[in-house]
Parts: sequence; C-alpha cells; structure tokens
Amino acid sequence: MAEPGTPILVAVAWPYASGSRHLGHLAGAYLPADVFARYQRLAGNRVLMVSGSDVHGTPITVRADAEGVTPADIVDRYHAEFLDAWERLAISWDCYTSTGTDNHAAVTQDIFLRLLEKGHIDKRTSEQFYDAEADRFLPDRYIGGTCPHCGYLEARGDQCEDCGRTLDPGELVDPRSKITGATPELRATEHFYLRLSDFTESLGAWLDGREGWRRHVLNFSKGWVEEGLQDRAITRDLDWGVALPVDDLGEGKKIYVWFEAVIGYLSAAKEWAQRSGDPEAWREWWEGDDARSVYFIGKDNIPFHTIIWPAMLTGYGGLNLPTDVPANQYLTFKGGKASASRGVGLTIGEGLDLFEPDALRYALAASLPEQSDTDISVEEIARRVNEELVATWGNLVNRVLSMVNARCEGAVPEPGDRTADDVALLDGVDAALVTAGDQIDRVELRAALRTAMDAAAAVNAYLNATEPWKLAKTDLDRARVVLGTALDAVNGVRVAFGPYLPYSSAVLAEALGPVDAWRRPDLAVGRPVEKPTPLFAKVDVEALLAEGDGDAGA
RNA sequence: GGCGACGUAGCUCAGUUGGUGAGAGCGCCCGACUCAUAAUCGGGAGGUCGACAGUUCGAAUCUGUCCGUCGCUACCA
Repeated sequence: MAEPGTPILVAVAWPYASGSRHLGHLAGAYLPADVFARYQRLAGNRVLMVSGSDVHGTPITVRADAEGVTPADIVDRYHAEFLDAWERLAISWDCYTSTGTDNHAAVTQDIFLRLLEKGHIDKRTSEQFYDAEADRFLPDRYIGGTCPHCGYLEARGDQCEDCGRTLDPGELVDPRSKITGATPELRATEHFYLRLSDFTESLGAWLDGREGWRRHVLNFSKGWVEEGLQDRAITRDLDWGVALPVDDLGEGKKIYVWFEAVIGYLSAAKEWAQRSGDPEAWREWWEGDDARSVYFIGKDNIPFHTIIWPAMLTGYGGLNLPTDVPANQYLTFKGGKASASRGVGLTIGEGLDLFEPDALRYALAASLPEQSDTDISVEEIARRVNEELVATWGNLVNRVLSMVNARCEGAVPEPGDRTADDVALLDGVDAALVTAGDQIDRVELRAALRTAMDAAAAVNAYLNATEPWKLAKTDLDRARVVLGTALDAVNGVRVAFGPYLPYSSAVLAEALGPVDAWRRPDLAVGRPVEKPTPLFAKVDVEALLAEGDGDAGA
C-alpha cells in the first residue's frame, strides 16, 4: 500500500483515432484506470491520470485516402467521439489530450534529440519501394500485389487478407502502388533507428526485479528480451506525423507513431502542469523516488510499455520507469475477439445507447479480463445488471431507505443501543472497505467489486435476520436501531462501490452526504431521508435484443 | 513454422511459491420471509480440474506428449 499523499501516475492507453473503440478497449484500459484513479484519490494519494487520442500512423492515412478526406478529418471525427464517450462514462481524466499538439511534438523532439545525442538512435540506409509517379516512398500497406503463398490478387504489402500470412512487400508477385497503380521500384532511403539492442541487459535485469506484476505480462516481456531485442526504425516516409528535429533525412520523413505515441504519457503530464499554472509540477510524478506509475493497457500493447518505453526512458535518463503494467487480456464476444472494424461486439457508443453508464461500468468491471480472456454478450451484461447490481445493491439501498423513510420519521435515527450483532455488521463493512482498498491497490478490480457485493449481501442478510418490518409493530425503538444500523452499513458499502459507479454514487451523496475518504463516513443524525427512487433500472433483455441490431449484439 | 496464453460445476470465471474432504457469482431444486425494482435470506444437487504418461509421500497446481481454442510474429498500435 502506498503511503497517503503518494504521487501516482495513472497512465492509460492512447485510443487510436482511426475508428470507434469498443467495449473491449473500455474494459481493457479506460474503465480499470478510472476505478483505480478514483480509489487512489479517496485514499488520499496524488493522482495524475493522463491519456489522449493517438492521431498518427499509417492506418489513419489509409483510411483518409479511402474516404477521400484528410487524416486530420478522420482524427477530428474520432477524437470528438472519444471525448463524448468519456463524458458519458464519467472517466475522470486529469488530462485527456492528443498526440497532435505542439507540446507533444516538442516533448517528442526533445526525447529524440537526447537519445540521438547519447547514441541510442542512429541512421541507416535500407531499400524501400518507391512510387515514381507519385514521387514518394510507399509504406507496406500502400503496396498491393499477388500473394506468393495463396495466389490472392489483392494482398497487402504487410499481410495477405485471404490466407492471413504476414508478408514482406518484396515477396509480392507483381507488386503495384495503391496510389497510382504504378509498379514500384526499390530505392535506397535513410531512416533513424532506435538501438533497442543497447538495452537488452538493463531491461532484462529490470524485468527480473519486478514484483507483483501479472504473470502473463512478465512472461511475455521476458520472452521478448530473451529472443534478443532488435533495433527498430522510428521514422517513416510519410508526411503525417511528428516532424523530425533534424534535417539529415530531407523532406517527407516523419517520426513514426509507435515511437512517439508512448511519449504521450510524459507530454500529457507536462501539458497538465502548464495548465495547472506550475509548469514544473509534472516532475513530482516522473522524477520523485516515492512516485508510482501504473500503465493501464490491453495485452496487445505489452511490449511497447514493458520494453520499448522503458528503454526510451532509460536512455533519456532521470525519469521513472513503470511501477506496474497490469495489462488486461481480451474481452471476447461470444468467443471472438472484439473488433469494431469487423463488427464483432459493441462499440462504446453502442454500449452506452443500450445501458445506463453505471450499469455498463458494473457489468464490465465484474467481467474484467484480468487473468484470462473473458467472454461477454449483451445478455451477459443484462444478467449482471439485473441479477447482481439491481437485485443485490440497488434493491438493498431501496429497501433500507424506504424503511427508514417510513419508520424513522423520514430522518436518520439516533444509533441507540446497538447489539453485538449490530456492531458486527458495521465492523464487517469497515473490514470490507479495507479489503476492497487493498484489492484495488493491487489492481484486482474484479475481486474488489466482489468484496463490495458481498458486503451488500451481508446487509441484506442482516435485515432478513432482524426483520425490522416486524419489529416496527412490536418494538419500534429496536426497529429504529436496526434500521439506523442498516443505513450506516449502506453508508459504508457505498464507498466501496464508489469507484465503479460514479452516477449512482452521486445520487447517494445527495441522500447521505459526501464521501471524502476511503472509510465509512459519519452519518448525520436527523438528516432527512426521503422516499427513494430506484438507483438502477432493470434491463428488459427481450426488448434490448429486439431493438439492438442483431449482429452488433453478438 | 516460431513465441505466448488458455482449456476447472449448465454459463462466466477464481484458484500465491504443489499439501487439511476442489471454490465464487449466476442458473437450477427445496425452504423461510414479504420491508424492497416478483427483489431478499438459508439450505441443496451438480465437476474423474481437456487427454495420456511421468516427477513426488502427495498435483488442478511441476515435466513431456497429444487434442482443442485464441493471440502475437516486430511497417496495426
């Protein structure tokens, strides 16, 4: 556990602005990050939660060309869509920006120059396909041709979509430029390379020393290092991207997206600091010995965060490496990997159109793929909402507030003489908060949510055992002690649900008072308790499936 | 092909460094209750932990082989 006041950088995967993101991305990174950040703030730590839209890279230019618009048009469209989603989901960013800012370019160039200066970046010549008609070099994806393996005529330069094999453009039979149709020719071109091989030893030692990391993250990363790290080209023959801070290569070269996107974590922190009025404030998270940095990403991004980014930080010097990278596995939809482009699963927007935000957050948090891929469906989300969230927690709040309203003259009653059982209930709730807090701190978010749900179930059991509705007829004083105890228990359990359910938590804050720390708040005796309206609506599964378009719900 | 992961009750998943009779939620069956969104609470049935062969006093947990599913394979990020 971190000491209160610890600076914690909550670094969240940068959504790629090439298309809509889906519920798998939400469950993989944004939701767990938000839960973690909300908890750490309540625990008294200094959270800086950053991310932004990743706006560069070949897929975006490919899409722009296909639609006859500019890359900026594509990026603006999806950046706006992402912002809308975060708003609706109440993701609590401290800074959500994009890699398209001047600040990001400046930070990227600073890192590039430092690494160049220290010899971790060098220049090499290679042969690349060149389109003489268009007068430009062609990324692999801009080259088409016949697949040498299966004979498919429309294979891409990087992969044949028919047989699925990965390709080198040089392997294509009868290669053609996708821009002009011309036959491309090989020409020498110069590019900068990041010398990852410089870091094989230091990264290996660093990874060996990691404790508490998820096994699959560590295994995967160590495997990469053991295979031997290969130097990678960090520039491309593109005009869409961050400009090089040196002119050695001439026109038409840009820093490529995989190198600069991870720098966003640092540039966003600096942007936040500038906006906060103290431009140096970012150092607390990046240079402090006591600072933690936790990167929330999907497993497809592991090497970028456990190898490449740490290598860049090591080479740059003076900046903290990741404390933990609790990468999630995949959320699958009826067995298939979610993919917005292939129409598998729901986009975030579609999810929000079908479910209220807290309901969606609950169902996904209860299904987070923390250890292994987790399968989900619209029916499964609805089941989680109806059978768990509404039945156990929503109903508990409703029954307790209803009874307090009816039996305690519509106000929080005096605690009165509590029995050992009454005290035990509240002790159990307090213990659950400690347990859930530890679990969230270790990024075991499913387990922590289960802890909260178990605590709610314990309050339900307490009510069934004490039967205050009967007591109200025979011993009203005792009934009020019981109801006051149950209300206090709910008052504590809501804290545990808080990081997961911001909307309903805000409703409860109206009713019971604010939560300003990770503990059961004091209940003000005499505070009015009105007849409640349900916190969550039950989902009509039949109507949902009928109304949602059939395959989207897959 | 190479690398990595997974295969545990009907469903979705947990099971630290191998060790008291294998777990949870939901579903199902029985019972209690009726304050509450027909919600809640208690009890129960249900699994040869993918298959086979090993290591071990002892394996879901380690090793090997096989079957099945999936991801990655570095110009998708």
